[in-house]
Amino acid sequence: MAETVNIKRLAQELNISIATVSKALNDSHEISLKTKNRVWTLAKELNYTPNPAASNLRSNKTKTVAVVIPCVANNFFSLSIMGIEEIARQYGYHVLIYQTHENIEAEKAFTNSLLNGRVDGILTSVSSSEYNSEYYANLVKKIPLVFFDRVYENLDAVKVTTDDYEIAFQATEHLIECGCTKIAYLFGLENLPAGKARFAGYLDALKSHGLAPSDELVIKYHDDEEFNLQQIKELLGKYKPDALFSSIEEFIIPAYCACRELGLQIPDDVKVLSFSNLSTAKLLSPSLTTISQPAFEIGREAAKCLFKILHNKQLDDEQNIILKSVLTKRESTGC
Amino acid sequence: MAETVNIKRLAQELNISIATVSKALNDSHEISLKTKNRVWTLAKELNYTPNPAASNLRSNKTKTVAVVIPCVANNFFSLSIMGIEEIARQYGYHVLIYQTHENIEAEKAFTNSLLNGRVDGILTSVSSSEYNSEYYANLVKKIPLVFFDRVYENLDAVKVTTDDYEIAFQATEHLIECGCTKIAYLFGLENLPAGKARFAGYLDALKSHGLAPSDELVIKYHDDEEFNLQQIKELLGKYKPDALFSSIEEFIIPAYCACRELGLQIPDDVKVLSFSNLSTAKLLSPSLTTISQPAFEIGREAAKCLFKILHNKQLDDEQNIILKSVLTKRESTGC
DNA sequence: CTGATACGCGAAAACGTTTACGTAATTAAA
DNA sequence: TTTAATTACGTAAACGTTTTCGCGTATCAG
Repeated sequence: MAETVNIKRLAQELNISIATVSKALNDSHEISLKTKNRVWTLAKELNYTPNPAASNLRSNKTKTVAVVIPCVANNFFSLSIMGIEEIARQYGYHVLIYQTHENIEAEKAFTNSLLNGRVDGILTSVSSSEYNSEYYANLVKKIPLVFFDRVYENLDAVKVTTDDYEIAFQATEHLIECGCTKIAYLFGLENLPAGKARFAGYLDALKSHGLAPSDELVIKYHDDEEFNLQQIKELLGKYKPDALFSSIEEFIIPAYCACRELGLQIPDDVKVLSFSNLSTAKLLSPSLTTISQPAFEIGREAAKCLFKILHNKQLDDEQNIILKSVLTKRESTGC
Repeated sequence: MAETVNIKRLAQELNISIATVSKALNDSHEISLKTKNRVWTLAKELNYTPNPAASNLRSNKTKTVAVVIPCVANNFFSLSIMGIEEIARQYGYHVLIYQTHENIEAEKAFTNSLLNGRVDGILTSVSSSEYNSEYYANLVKKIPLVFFDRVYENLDAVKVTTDDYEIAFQATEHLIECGCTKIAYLFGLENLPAGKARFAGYLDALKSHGLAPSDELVIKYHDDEEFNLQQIKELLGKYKPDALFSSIEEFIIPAYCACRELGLQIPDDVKVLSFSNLSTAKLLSPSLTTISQPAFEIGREAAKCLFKILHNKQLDDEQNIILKSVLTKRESTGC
């Protein structure tokens, strides 16, 4: 118990060399089954587990990956992590978590600190505050990295995303079909491809139905609850849109609150629809029409890709994996 | 760039020994300021970062902690992780995540795999499937460990919890004051101190107001959505309680759905109240009266304790830190 | 019977740090 | 002036693995 049990100890007790023990533990073909069994049983008996630091140092493999994301306390990201963790478990990998809080400097600091062999690879969903592709262009040369959801384009790296443009288009059409002609857009992730694609889908849907987009009907997300609420109230009061298309989950609460405070009925006075992974969307008052991304699957898929890369397996075909979101129509768009 | 930059490289370029470089980097008093500055500037210039594996191996410190929890995709736990991560960042620690999915065997396997020097300490919220204190009694002797929320009692370890008994008592009284006399209890975490305390608070509140508890009004959580829904529907149909006290967030959706399917109006026909960290509680239909635990602070507090232990600092006084939950009265208890 | 081949294992180096100890030069105390 | 203490640095061992290389023995084909 007090004695630390390492490979040397096993070797002594079995009267064989530490090289043989090491090889036996790694199931090397150089070792006879008889010897392997002796080693395995003693290892189990003494509860031996290899020292990760020593192993990492020698082999340059850590069996660890890092997940760098804006925030854990977010339905999308916590589901993604869950997916990542599930796959990591299957592959016997460990998972480190880093939160950037949308701060690109923190993001760089974290990823830089991971380049010295702390992890074998990185899974990341980048922060929305800035779009600095130079940094990542260099980074992807130095370490296996997979982007998910919030990605940098045109880089030599795998990206797992969703059909943002198409689903936003489809959702906008849904609002139009419900009779809306003045659809406001609550703009999030404006610096990122995902945010731009969602907005483009919205705009194109408007155009294809002969509706003119208007800057007045677009407001942008700020990291300030009160500010967002006021923005939406002003939007609703001043320009009287008949629908709110929220491109990120963070707008849901202020949107609902704004309507309540102004005495606007959802969906009669204004219809509401949002990108969201909220499990209680159907319990809201009224229940909320959502575009939900397959967060769990995104995490799984991203992790699978990373492990394929780490094991030098051929990636099936493309570097761009695109999963489908689903539009769930509920009372808030009422039709 | 191709050349890996390590301590040896720095030593060569500066024409000093690697020992001197190492000491300089660690700001040892043995090294002159002049030499330190030479080392520091070159280190920065070459973007040197120490190899963690080598450092861990030699020093037996990993600057890493593990968080072992049932599930990431849960409002309480994701907030806790956020708190933990924040403190870990301040102390320069890394955070590993492990999900047990309420499986005690997985839990043991994970924690065992952490005993070989992979981490300096563990933060855990144990699984509810079983209460096996022998295992943890041994574990806490082997590695610094802090429990949060879901704890093992009577062990020599720090525990960060909330005032489960008191807040459950208070919440039950609230229902009674709203005129309820037949309060059903949706029982979760029954094997754990937290679950037992909540239930005890409920029972004692009933008794102190002259209400008789009834087994018929208590149902237990199962890991099966449909089953829970049916259970609640049966409870509502058969025994006509005038309130549902849900001791865990997972009962909210089935409780609301059951009421809707049976045509029962909340709060007129039945009042509902739940432990929950749901951010959208106020947007539900009707808005939900909640007991919310300070999840973020719990994470912060637990992490702080662990780091104090790791730095051999005296823990202020007690091993039991108890934070206050808050009862937020909303429409679902309507009074 | 000889040479080649495979098998099973051990010796030792290597991974990049940290640290106990030694040493020379300088400074302070006696 | 001698001795002790301090300063600034170097040597080398150690942490626990993995892996290359080599060696002896057994097996087998010719």
